[in-house]
Amino acid sequence: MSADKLKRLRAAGWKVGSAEDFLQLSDEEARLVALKLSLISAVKKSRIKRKLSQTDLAQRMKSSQSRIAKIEAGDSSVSLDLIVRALIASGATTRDIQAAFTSKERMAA
Amino acid sequence: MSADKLKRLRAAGWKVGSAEDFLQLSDEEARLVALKLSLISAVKKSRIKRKLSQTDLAQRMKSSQSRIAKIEAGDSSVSLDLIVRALIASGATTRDIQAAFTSKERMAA
DNA sequence: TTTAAATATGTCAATTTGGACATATACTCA
DNA sequence: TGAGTATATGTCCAAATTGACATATTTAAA
Repeated sequence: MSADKLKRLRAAGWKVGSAEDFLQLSDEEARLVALKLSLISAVKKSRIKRKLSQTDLAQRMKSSQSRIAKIEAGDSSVSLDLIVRALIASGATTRDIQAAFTSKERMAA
Repeated sequence: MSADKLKRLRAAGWKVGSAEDFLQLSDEEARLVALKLSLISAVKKSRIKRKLSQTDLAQRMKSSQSRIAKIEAGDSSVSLDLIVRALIASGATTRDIQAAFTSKERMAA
């Protein structure tokens, strides 16, 4: 099916997408979610390791305690950017990031 | 980081008024920017390697060609989430992503 | 227990981000 | 050269994200 036709169908209100598209997207989405989860757990681990309260970390990165709580709770309103900012601000090294990513991704996959 | 790269960052809308200002950015911010740049270069590399046009990649991840162009141009309106989605959709392996997460700035665009 | 600190949850206005689109520029190749 | 394809840039508006705040719940120590 051509991109043009797809565009016209979508304009007409159809939810066009093949099963392949769906499966492909969910796999990619799953990989992104897995990555987020592993980084999230790294944030908490790093924060605790440095004996920082959520409020401490929030101040370091100019955010708020409730945001940090949401990061660690895996709230859907939290972006990957914020997670990585928190990870960096918590004192995690580049190696820490890689380590967390590697081990968790292996388990998720 | 080279003056040339700073120039490109500024042209792309990053908040880096001068080289001095940039050097005074917190270490956290600098690390996040470096990480994004690294992932961005991985996206383009992966896309080219698989012989995908920007339009192809856009369709795979249900985005638009202009978004892909902005990702690769390091536009400031592009989030880390989108960069990673593009990286995954481009067919990058877990190892590719891990490498990009870790490497500092080996491969420039 | 009581109290205080830490963490969790819900809401919301302001800001950021993203897809779509138009259009401009660049790159091939005949 | 010109046509076709790929990439870049600017804009718009809707959707997603965020800090801040109030408040609830949990945890820790006395």
